[in-house]
Amino acid sequence: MGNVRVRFAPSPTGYLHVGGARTALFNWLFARHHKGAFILRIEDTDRTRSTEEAIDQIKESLRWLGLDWDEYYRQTDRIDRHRGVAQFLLEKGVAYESEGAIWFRVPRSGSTVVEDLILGRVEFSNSEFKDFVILRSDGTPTYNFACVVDDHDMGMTHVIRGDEHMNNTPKQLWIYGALGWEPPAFAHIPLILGPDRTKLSKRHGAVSVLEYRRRGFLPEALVNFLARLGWSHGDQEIFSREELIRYFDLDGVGTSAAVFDEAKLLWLNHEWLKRTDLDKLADLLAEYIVQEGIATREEVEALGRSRLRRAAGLLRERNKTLVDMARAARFLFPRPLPLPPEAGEILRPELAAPLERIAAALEALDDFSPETVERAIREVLAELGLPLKAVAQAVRVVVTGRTVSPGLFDVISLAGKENVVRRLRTASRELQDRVK
RNA sequence: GUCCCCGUCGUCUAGCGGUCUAGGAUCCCGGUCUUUCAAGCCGGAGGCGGGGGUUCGAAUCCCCCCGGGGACACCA
Repeated sequence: MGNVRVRFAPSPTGYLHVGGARTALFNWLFARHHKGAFILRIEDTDRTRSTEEAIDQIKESLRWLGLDWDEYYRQTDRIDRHRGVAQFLLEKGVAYESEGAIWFRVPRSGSTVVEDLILGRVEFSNSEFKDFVILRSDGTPTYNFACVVDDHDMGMTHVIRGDEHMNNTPKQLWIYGALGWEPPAFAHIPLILGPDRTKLSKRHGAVSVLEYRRRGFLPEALVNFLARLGWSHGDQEIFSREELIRYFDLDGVGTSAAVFDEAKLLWLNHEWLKRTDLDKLADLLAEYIVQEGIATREEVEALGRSRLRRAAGLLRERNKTLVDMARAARFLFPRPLPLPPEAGEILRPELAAPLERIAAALEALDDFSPETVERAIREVLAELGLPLKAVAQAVRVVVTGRTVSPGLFDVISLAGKENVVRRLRTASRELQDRVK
């Protein structure tokens, strides 16, 4: 298919939500797959509801998702053209003026057939439609009209959009017909539903693309997830951007609406965390540590590149989002750790001495690698005649402030000698005091 | 209400007349490993909405019903 040209045409009345993002993604993938052009067109003809902030947010969302556009337009910049075409329709007699607005005259009888690339042949009875406004009394064009003029002028070959636009298609077809223009091919993709099976919207909770970024999702994961909502390629679940471009086409798009299941998104995010380049992940982790208020940027920098990298590598094994990773990274910083409620049970008074012995042994180490740490601790334990199990959870909770963490020796090594020894001594002292 | 679309495990889906006692993924439940929790591995539960046809044969084709969703603006 040569010279494919498609567009994403959001109205800037709010943030970009995941449904819109999926439409943008399908268009983008289609364009990239066919080596065509992906156009971003802001449909801001409703001046009372459109905002600059929304436009910025939409662009930022698309950029974050990696959906780059080849051309950019603003519908309001083309208003003279819209008026001119409306005037032409008026003169031609297919449109008429009433109460200041220009209306399109709908055929009173017959039917209109849409040959949809996904849905197949869909027939509408013309009598179902009423005349509709193409130019408002304030002189601005309405959606169905501006859309047609722009899609034609911009040379769109395919219109890939949400199912909810299906019954706008006959109206647009009539306008193409009245103007003697060749309409593009239409492809209506199924909707994304919330858990209650109604069209996904803000009342379903987090639906803004940028909200997913804030919550610590990777764009790779969201793109992968969105692509699989309504599209498939055999049994494959995990797709890189390159694979999506290679495999995506309209024949893989399904016909039934899909429920947005966050549990699966979380799984995919975890998968992508595990696949992300460690240096890149370390940078991201640093950002989220600051975002979550775990530590300041200066404190993160003081940590050093290699520790941050190591932390990212360990933390991604058992956390599904960057936010969770950041929160689990608190123990890296030389701040007092709030202990979990279970700590009271884990830190038994008789552990005071072993904790002090371990602290002393660790303090004496020059090398603080996980291997050295392990050797030192096992040595102490052997002298004490205690199994590792007897102290593991206590040490873990004291060093990390959590009952769940990466491997004990890894975590000790990563926390650094100073932090570890101080925390063990403090805990040991408190346990002793409790006995008295 | 009218028009349009849709209907395979809870969810995302494979399936495009026989290879389906319906496959994968997620979620859930066991087991294994173990310093915790994950991950990994092993195992389990869970579905073709219903009824008629067509056919030697239907999850796959047709019809009806039921169910769900979407659209019915001088919003997009």
